[in-house]
Amino acid sequence: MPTASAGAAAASAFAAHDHARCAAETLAQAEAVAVAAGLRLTPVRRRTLEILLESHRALGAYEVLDRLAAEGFGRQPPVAYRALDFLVDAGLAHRVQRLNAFAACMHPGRAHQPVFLICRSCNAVAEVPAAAVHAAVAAAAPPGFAVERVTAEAVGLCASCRGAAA
Amino acid sequence: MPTASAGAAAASAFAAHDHARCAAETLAQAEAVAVAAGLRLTPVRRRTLEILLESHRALGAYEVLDRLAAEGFGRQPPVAYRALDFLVDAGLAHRVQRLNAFAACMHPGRAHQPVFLICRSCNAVAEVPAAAVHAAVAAAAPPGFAVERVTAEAVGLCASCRGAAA
DNA sequence: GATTGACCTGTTACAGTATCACATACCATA
DNA sequence: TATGGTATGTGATACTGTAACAGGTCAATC
Repeated sequence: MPTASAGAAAASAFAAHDHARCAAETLAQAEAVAVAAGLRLTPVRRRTLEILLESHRALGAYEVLDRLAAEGFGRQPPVAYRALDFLVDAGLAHRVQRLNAFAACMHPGRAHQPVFLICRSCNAVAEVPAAAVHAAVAAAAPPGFAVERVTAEAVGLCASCRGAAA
Repeated sequence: MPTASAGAAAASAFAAHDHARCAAETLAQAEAVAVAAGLRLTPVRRRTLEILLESHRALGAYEVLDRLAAEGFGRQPPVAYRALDFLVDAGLAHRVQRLNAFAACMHPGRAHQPVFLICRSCNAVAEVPAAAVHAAVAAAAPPGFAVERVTAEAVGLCASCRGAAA
């Protein structure tokens, strides 16, 4: 039941969890995916992914670039953009359109175009499975339109921020 | 039956139609909405909406700004952004995240958070009703997450561009 | 008529996001 | 070692968006 497990993983972005382990496991999965696909997870790319994995937030390209530059990698915008684009193309990260920012993919390897849930208070971003959403979009499109990719992002308040506000 | 009529209107963005009339009617509706809401459709704002209504494409803020400047309005970015933000807030235009661009709302006055269909060939943008999509997103979110706004955008090929490619 | 206050328009300056173009370095393999 | 593909570094530049402030317009009120 992929939906249930993905849902659990998604929920964890908004729940207390052992994040060090969460990040390490996801990184290990990403490495396996890269090897299997014959892609090279070079130092810049790997470090970029690690930076994204440090939190469940989406980071701007220049936020990533600052981190990379501080660690001795290049300090020009293309350094960050190339690494981020690679990760996105490889399915190891996602771009969050609404924030013009990037987040690590929390279950790499599985083909998926997730829906993103963005908490407007703590800025955490979670992925949830989106098959039903895509089906709804396809159903809403006029007959001749061929839907190829769907971007769906929701802004709201996560459980803990709601609790804090109340 | 709002769904059916909205669907027909959406389909028209990808279909041959009397666009002058389409734009004029939408502008008239927008004016009525603005009056009803006590909002002022000033010259800059009105002209901005007209520019968006000239096509079913989404225009970048600077594209709009160039047009405004050429017609004697201010030539600084805030001029365009303020007009566009006003139109979006008033429900007379929408922002298309994926393109960092703006499109006129084709059925102003009705509360709606539409799904956008973007043709990657001709760049036309259509709105389609999205109630089912929002429901699917809400259903996919973990229990504690309160969804407030949903952005859904689909990229694909419209019927006529598919025909042209074949 | 003068004053007030809300709103609108305009400007400067700048912050953040993204790409182009080119040079160089690395690495696998023949 | 020669070669070709891939990755990285660098500078420049384009595109997108916002903050802060000055002045103008207009209606309501004094």
